[in-house]
Amino acid sequence: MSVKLGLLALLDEQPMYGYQLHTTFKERTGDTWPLNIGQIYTTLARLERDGLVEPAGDDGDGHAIYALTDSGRDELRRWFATPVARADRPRDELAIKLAVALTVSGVDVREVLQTQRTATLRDLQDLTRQKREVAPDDLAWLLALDSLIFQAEAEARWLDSCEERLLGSPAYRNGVAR
Amino acid sequence: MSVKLGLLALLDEQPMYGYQLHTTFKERTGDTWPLNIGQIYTTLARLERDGLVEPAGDDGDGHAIYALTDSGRDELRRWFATPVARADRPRDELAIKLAVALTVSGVDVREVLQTQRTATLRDLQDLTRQKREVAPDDLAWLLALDSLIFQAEAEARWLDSCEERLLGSPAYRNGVAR
DNA sequence: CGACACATGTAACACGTTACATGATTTG
DNA sequence: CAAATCATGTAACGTGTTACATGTGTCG
Repeated sequence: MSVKLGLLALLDEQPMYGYQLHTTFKERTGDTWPLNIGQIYTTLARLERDGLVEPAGDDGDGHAIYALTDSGRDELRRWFATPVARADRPRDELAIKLAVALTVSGVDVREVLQTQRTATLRDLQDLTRQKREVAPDDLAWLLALDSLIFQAEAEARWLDSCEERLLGSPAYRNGVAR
Repeated sequence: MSVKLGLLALLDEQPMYGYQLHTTFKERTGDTWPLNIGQIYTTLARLERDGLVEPAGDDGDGHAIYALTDSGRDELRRWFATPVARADRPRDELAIKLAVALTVSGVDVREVLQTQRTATLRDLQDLTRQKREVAPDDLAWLLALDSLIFQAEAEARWLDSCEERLLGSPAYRNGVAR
């Protein structure tokens, strides 16, 4: 839903055409989650199908401008008024991976943990460096980076706590579960 | 990919039939991310299509047992050997929401922040309570809960940092962006 | 002229998700 | 017997994603 509603929000600010939406979305989210230009057009088509946006003529340059419908504005208002619930979020691949890694044979859980931690800490360094390099007035990007940083930190902490918890498990001490 | 690979991992432990996979997956992930039973069968069909699992006769009770193929074991090994990358993860709906909320008219960013924080803190309490109630030997569930808790804490921290950052923005002080 | 940015779109697929159909078996 | 649990599946849809086709305009 992120892409759909994100585009909706940008169109609320100002009616735009596809290419422009792509540029704007990239600016606003700091290019953290790259968005294929093709997806703009597929998403716009679906939004129009659902009556949330409508073609609003062209801007004199032949661009296919889209604008929100009333229904689209409603949807957007509802989005902003409703918190993102934990249940709404996609399954956490890492959590599932570790949960099952504990119980399958032939998997070295220590190895999995360590590989992940290395990657996570590298990400954390990278993100911190990026944050130093961002223009300090680029609010949107700063917030996006902060979000990723806090998440990576939480992940590192969680990996540590997993390690600790597992120290009590004999299979783990042997390097291989079961 | 979480469901696909999760089921693959469970089948590596032991060939099983669909219903059994459902039960086991629920146990292992602590029912945190409920999995519709139907999805087991659609996923199994796709795994078979891709040559990662194969029917392995029945267990004498007429159950449709599935087992990993060599290719499936490869896939699984690769999964465990490769860290989950930040780029692999789905877009963060909350981050996108706040990033765009800053720039659209008629949205009270304070309100959005506050609504989210309330929800996040409630989640945090809930998760903490759940954690107290879990059997202390239920490792998988404990880990899953911890993961959610760390994430919720990170989210709360991030929301605070957003608030702070925005204190510098005049539009924010007026309650409405733009 | 050739490369590159601008601009629009489509066909096809992956994965997740669920509502529904269907029937066997168990148990209060 | 009725309700619940066990068990298997399918049709259909939503969102995300990308490779590809296609064309215009601009600039070195």
